[in-house]
Amino acid sequence: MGTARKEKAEQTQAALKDAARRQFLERGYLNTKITDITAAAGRATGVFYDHFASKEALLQALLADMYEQGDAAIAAHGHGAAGDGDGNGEVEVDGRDHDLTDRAQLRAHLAVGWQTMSANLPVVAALHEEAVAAGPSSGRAWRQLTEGTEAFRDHLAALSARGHGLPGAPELVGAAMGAVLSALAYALLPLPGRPYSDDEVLDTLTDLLLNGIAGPDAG
Amino acid sequence: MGTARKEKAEQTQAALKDAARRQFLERGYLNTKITDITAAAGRATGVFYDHFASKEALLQALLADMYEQGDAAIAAHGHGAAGDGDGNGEVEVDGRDHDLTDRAQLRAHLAVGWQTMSANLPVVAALHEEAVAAGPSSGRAWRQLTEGTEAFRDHLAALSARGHGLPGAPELVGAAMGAVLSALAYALLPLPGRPYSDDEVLDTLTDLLLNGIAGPDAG
DNA sequence: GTCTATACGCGGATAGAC
DNA sequence: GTCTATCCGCGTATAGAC
Repeated sequence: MGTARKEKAEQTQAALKDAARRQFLERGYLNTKITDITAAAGRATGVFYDHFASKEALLQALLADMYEQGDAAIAAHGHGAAGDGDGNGEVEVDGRDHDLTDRAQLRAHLAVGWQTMSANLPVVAALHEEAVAAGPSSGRAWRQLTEGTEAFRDHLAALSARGHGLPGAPELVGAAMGAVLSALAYALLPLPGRPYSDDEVLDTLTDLLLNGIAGPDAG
Repeated sequence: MGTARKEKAEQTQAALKDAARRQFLERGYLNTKITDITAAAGRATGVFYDHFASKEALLQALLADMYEQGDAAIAAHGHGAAGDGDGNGEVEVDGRDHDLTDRAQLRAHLAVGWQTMSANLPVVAALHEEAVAAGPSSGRAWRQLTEGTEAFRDHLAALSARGHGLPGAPELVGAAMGAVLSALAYALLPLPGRPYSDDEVLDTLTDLLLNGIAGPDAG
């Protein structure tokens, strides 16, 4: 049991992180001032800098926390990291692993991404705001899209290698899939009275991405 | 011909708007300071306020310009406004108007949206930044998504009314379609060395949204 | 109509007491 | 370790000369 000083410091740091998450969600990351965080944590302004060098550094710390608990949750299971657009838990249904043309597996993949974002909405949303604030020409939007969808891309590439025709380049299709997922998450999850349930969204996305608007009997 | 004073004022205003568009694209809307705009326009700082009340007001003016030239371009043609996610020109191919299950028509709809965004990237991107800066809980992301995809939603609803099965609620599916379109536009269009051509992106999106990753012979 | 000069407020960041 | 008090830089917005 670490005594007094260190313990209290960790307590304060946790309070700051917690307050930050709340503020990021309510006011938005960009609009949140250092003083908003310290005030919400019930501490004085100056304390912030005893724990974090800047608001960006704090966000990185929150991101690290998210990975840590994400990795812990995955641990013994499948592959992949708990990234933005994907990050998978256990997803094996029948013979072929990670076959995205199998409805159950596709849905499972989407669900993991959705749940990750749902559980870490303040951090995910903050990262999104940060990327947008970097401006269009920074290229961060595209980078974020491609980095967050490695799993999709890999599975699609495998599919393609197996001879399955895709709508386009695996990277591009994967980015498109990640884009819908994260755009809808960012738009819907924070809403007060949610118009669509998680299941409804996931079912819709699964069917749309699997068979398109034409539906299963297109050929 | 308006004499001297008025003419010069319009010239200055145009210079400010033009400089703003350039700056918004390069630095991003949020990062652009009033002084960046006036400097890029080769004018003094103070002039800005003789023409616009604020940066937000300027953006609204740019948006109005966009609509104006958009409406002019459409004019005698089809329906719809030149909004974010859609806004259509002429799209009739065979019997059924606006049948999104027809590949050519779907592609045409997507193309109009893509081209609108391409042609007005600084404004569209700025609006996006503004919406994101409003924070997650503002609900602006969802509003923007639904408002920008009225055309999609209506066409999907019509399809549904005709007895065609959809992946989900027309509003939700339409939002998803608009989301991919604008997310990819925002991510790809500003890139210096574009990895994918317009046609490549449009073909991929068309096939993905029409038949999904399973492809046409799914049944 | 446009310029230069300046005042104002806000938020980030630090110093030093407790 | 945490607090109070304060400084400083930046960007907005205005006032008044030209």
